[in-house]
This record gives sequence, structure tokens and C-alpha cells, in this order.
Amino acid sequence: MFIFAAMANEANNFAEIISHCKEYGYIFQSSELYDGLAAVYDYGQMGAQLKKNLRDSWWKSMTQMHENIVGIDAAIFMHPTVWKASGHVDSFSDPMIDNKDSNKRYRVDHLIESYAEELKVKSDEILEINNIKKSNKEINDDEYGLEANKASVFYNKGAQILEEMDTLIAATDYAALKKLIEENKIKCSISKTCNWTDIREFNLMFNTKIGALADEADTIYLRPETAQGIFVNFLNVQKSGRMKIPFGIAQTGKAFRNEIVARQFIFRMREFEQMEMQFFVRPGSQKEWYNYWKDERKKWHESIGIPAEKLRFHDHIKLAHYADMALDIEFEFPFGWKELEGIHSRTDYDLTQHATFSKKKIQYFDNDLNEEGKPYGNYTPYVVETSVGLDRLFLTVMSLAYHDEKWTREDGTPDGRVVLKIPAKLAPIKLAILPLLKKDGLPEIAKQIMNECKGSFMCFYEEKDAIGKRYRRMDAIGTAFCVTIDHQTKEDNTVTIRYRDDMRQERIALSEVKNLVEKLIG
RNA sequence: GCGGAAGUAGCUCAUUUGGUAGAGCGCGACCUUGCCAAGGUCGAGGUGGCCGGUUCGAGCCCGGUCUUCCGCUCCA
Repeated sequence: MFIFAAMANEANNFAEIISHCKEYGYIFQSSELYDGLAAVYDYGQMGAQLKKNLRDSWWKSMTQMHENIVGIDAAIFMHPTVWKASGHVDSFSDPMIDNKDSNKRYRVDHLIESYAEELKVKSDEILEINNIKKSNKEINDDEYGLEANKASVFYNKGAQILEEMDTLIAATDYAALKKLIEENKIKCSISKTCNWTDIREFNLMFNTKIGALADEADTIYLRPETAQGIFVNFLNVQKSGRMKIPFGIAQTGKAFRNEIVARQFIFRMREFEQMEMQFFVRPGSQKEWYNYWKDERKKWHESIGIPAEKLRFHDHIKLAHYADMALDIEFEFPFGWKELEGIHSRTDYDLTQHATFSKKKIQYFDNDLNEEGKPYGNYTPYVVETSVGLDRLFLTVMSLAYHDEKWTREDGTPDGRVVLKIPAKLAPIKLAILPLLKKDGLPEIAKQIMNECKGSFMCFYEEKDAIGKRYRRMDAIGTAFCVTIDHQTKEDNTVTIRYRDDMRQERIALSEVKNLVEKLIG
């Protein structure tokens, strides 16, 4: 027996988590044999299972648990026009400019917008000062008029610059855009100079060629989001599934974005997996459903063991081109609060765009009766989207699970363990089956338990090394439970079950093992 | 993409100013032990991230390159 004299020092060091993931088969860098490929990662034998458990848990909560949500699996390749319709071809390629002195890079529109904002602030300041002077009778009406004119010059200048910018961006006239920046002497906030590079465009979509001929019509994109696969299948699913609004279509799958800088381990990768659901609603009811899913999704995260105080909502101030409301569910990662899931009210933007570009009617006939007792009739549904990054969710679970525990033994010597306290229902391996000795018939009993259980949940059999060492290894990979078979088992058919999180042990009937574990992971 | 730091065994690191690499842990086999990282014996594993240069000789000096981490930037 031993006691916990101290159970502290649980520093959640991000670097330690990354290295633990590699050491215990959760995540490897892609193509490590060839020095790796930046911002691309592979899931190992443990990671793939955890990721699958997370995906399955989401899938079940969305489809099985909601009668009005169905799941699909759309292809990564889509018709090129899909991305014209969605707006990604235009808005996913941002013009950028670098300041040569500070090496700071700006999105051109952000740079110009902030300059216009400065002009507006300057204008407001002049007005404010002179309003005070006027009310104190320090200046007369004529003098005030002159100052007010000055203010409006600044104000109009700002508005004019923004207008010009919009025209030039729409025309992709980058030479003229640069000229606009230089003529207005827009400076870098770091270097305070106007020494700019040429404007360059960064397209965030990967493209490739389909078919043998390499002309422009054959260029296709790797999808930058999975959502469009749902929108273009809206009518197929609605009609073949006889779905009635409100209803949802769920999907998990890979998406690809050519991020300029991808960092923070698996937080921002060039290839990543989304789990998303598009919920189609009657126009006008989007606010109600947006709020419904906002709460529902946060509850789901809590249901898989994420503490409420580590989650928060963050409303978007600047909305994407398709949204009328948007927020992030953020998690407090080891490197700060970051987006885990996005909830977007996408209006009828996507369906309308696809109707326009495909020249096909995408509408729904609503037979429900309105207040006047008449059917709501034909309309383009509004959409509320919930979209989680599966890799981010994985990182969330790992960063919560990782614990470096240290304590002092009864004899005063230090002891400790690294343990992944992954919720039992998500843990890659549920049960380790460990014969205390690899003789005296104990392995035979253990293998019998193994055969009984492995059809129901993931098990792991191990007879090498001292029992303590095997427990530590199971802790490190996050195995939820261990059962140990000893000599007493042969006498009374009981085994020791050991709980990972608190290392507690209890004696239970051998015949109860499977039922107990199934109950605990349910 | 810019700036900073780093890269030696699976992991953590050592190798005094250049003289062809070691330890601990881990891993494999066997013996012993048996409820929280036990002991013993034997063993596998490194062209020092990669490429090039200087030198009689490079893990060490120089250049390039790749990757990772931190800061900036980016994240419809």
C-alpha cells in the first residue's frame, strides 16, 4: 500500500503534451522520415482511435440522437463552379503587402481601412475640440465653420479612399492599389515608413488538375470547407429523405487550406478535419435556431468532459460575407483562448448562390400553416451552421487529459506518473488485462477475459514486466481501466480492477468485468 | 514570409579549445521477483537533420537547406 502525500504540480506544458503525443503513438509529424512536411501531422495507433471515438461521439449526438438530422459523406473534389458560387475563389485570395523596413505584412484592405479609420478619428477630434471651444465662446461661428470644414475634409478623404479601394480590389488592379497607399502616405505602424513591396496575392485554396488535359477547365480545388458538399446536396437529401424543415445535414471530412503560416501543432494545419452540420430553417426563424444551437453545442462539449469554465462564446464583430450572425465557441488552450467551434447563421446566401450559378431552382415547399391558416409555401431555406475542428477537439481533449503527477511515497522517496485522464468513453483503450504472473495458469484466465471483452470494446493484453510498470504504461496512453488476474482469481473467481484517474483498486467478480466496463464507458 | 532559438540512440542529455561518439531511462531475450516505473546477465539501436565548403582530419568552423518551438504576420 502507498499513500499520496502530495498530488500537485500538474503543469500543462504544451511542449510536454506534444512530445507525449509522439512518444506514445498519438501524433507523428507527417513524413518525418524525410524531415517532415510543415504543418501536416499523422495520427498514430492511439491517436487514430481517439480521433475516431471523438468523431463517432459527435456523429451519434448529431444523427442518432436527432430524428431530423441525417448524415452524408460528400467528395473532396467538387465542380469548380461550386467555389465561384460560394465566394471562395474571390474572397479566399487576399492581396497582401509587406513593409520592407519592419518586414511586417498587412492585408491590403486592413491597412487601408485602418488608415481611413484614423482620418475619421482625426475628424471627430477636431469637431469635438471646437464644439467645446464654441460652447465656451472661445471662437465665433466663422472660425467654427472653418474648423468644421477641416474636419469634413478628413472625413470625406477617408470615405473616398475606401471607395477607391473597393473599386481597385474588385478590379484586382494591384498597381493602382499600391499607388493609392503611396499617394496617401499610409505608413507601417512599426517602422513608420512608406517603403512597401508590391502587392501580392495569396490563394488559400489548393488546386490540382483532373483529367488528362491540362487546360484551365480542368483545374479543380481541394475543398477549403466541407459545407458546400451539403449545400449542393440539399435537394437530393431533402427529396430522397422526405425531410421537413427544420432539418439538418451532418458531415465529417477533410478540408484543405493553404495557410500562410500554420502553427501550434495540430491547431492550425493545412489538411484538417471538420465535423459540421447545416440546419435548414424557415426564413425569419434563424435567430431562434442560432441561439438553440449555440447552447446545444456548448452543452455537447461539456458532455464529453470539457469543463464549462474552459469554454466561452466569442461573438464575431466583423462578419464573413455569408453570415448575419456568427460566434465562436472558444476553449482555453495551453496557448490561450482559441476557436474550437464556429456557429454561423449563413442566411440563404449559399443556396441562393448555387441556384444562381447552376441556374436551377433550389427551394422548399413548406406545407405547414402560417398564422393566416395558409401554407408557408415556396422559399429558400435559411441555414444555421455548426462547425467543429475535429483536430482542435482532439487537442482540447489531450490538453485537458495530460497530467504530470508527483507525490511522495510513505518512505519519503519521490514518485510520480504521467497520466492521460481521457474520459473513459473516449479513451482509445478501455481495458488492459494483466495477469500478475506469466505462469501458474494466470495468462490463460486473462486471455479468456480478453476473448470475452474484445468484441465489445477495445482491450489490451500485457504480461511482460512488473505490474507497477504495466500500470504506468497504461496511464501514459490513457487506458481507462486495468484488471489484474492473480492467484486468488483461481480460488474465488475475482479480479482486481484498477481505476486510472485515482489509482483506486477494488476486487470484483471475474464475471462482472465486462458489464462493469460497459457501464462505465456508456 | 520576417526575426530569435534549437536539431547527437525511441526519450532526456553528455562529448574541455576540430583527432572518425557515451550515459541514464526506454526497447528485445533469458533468469529471479510478484499489486503501482524491482534486481541480474546478454543484446539490438547513431554515415551526429540533410547537402556542400575549409582542413591531413569536422558532431564541433563556414555557407546553404529542411524541420520544430517562440514572437510578428496570417487565420474568408
